Amino acid sequence: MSTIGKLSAAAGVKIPTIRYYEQIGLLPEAPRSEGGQRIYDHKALNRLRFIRHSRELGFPLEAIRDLLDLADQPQSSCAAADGAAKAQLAAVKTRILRLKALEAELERMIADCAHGVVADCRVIEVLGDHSLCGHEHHPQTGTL
Amino acid sequence: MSTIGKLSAAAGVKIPTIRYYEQIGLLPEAPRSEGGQRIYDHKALNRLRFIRHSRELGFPLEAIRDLLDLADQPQSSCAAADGAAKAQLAAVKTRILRLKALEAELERMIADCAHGVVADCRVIEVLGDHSLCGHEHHPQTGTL
DNA sequence: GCTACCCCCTATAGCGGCTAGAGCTTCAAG
DNA sequence: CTTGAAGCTCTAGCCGCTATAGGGGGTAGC
Repeated sequence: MSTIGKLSAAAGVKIPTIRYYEQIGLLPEAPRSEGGQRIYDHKALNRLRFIRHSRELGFPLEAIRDLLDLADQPQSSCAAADGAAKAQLAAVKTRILRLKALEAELERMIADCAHGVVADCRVIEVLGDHSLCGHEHHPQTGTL
Repeated sequence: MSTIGKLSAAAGVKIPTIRYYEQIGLLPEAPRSEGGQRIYDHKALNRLRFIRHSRELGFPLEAIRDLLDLADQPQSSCAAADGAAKAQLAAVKTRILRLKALEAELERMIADCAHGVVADCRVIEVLGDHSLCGHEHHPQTGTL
């Protein structure tokens, strides 16, 4: 029984984002008032909160789509939801490890900075020569 | 004295990415052979390696542009490079903290999973109700 | 010389996940 | 009945690439 603005405030999701979710089919098409404005009920709010919380946990929208499908079928096994959560956990752990390596290297670079001119700058030097950094990097892949 | 393919292999950066970097002005326009193919020298390789390493450390392209400008002026102070590295380090630390919170919550969700049907699934339940998760989230902002 | 083949070229469109803006209509309060 | 906030659609843009289509260049063997 509420407009998109109220829904936005209640769920903590911006208005254009809500319309975007509808556009890509993550939210069902909302019923409209006579004048064409979207009308939402409590179910829509729950669904949007589910999406928001999942996004905050780093799930990609496609994974959320699958989770929503699962949630819509309460009789099915929760193994798939469990699996999605485990996959997400593994992804998060990987990103933490990668970021910690970056953190260590950045700290080393900064600690070695002589605070002189660029010609002697350890930061610039290390960035230009991978062999100085002392460990392997892997190409960027993920988000978050 | 090498083609884009060799440069790509030597620097570990894909060919379309190299052309993209040239397009956005991160690499200078490469001289061309008679037939119009790009020709690269050792300086180009160094510059590309610098970019790659910086990207691996999570610097956005705009920050890399600034770092390259600095590296091109070896007489200037390295304070700016130091500052960029510190900003990047702070960003990395923030992301690590956020990801650790996510990790903890995902682990709790998964541990609580009853392995039954979706109707009783803790994973789905927690995703749908933020109040069950026991801490604050913040909206997604960063990459990596 | 000629062919076969791989490499290179440009240009355009698409990815995820939104966000911003223009220019209009609808709704609720006073 | 008027005003102004809040809604609507549509299009384009963000980052950092990646993919595809449809062509031309360069070289090694015959």
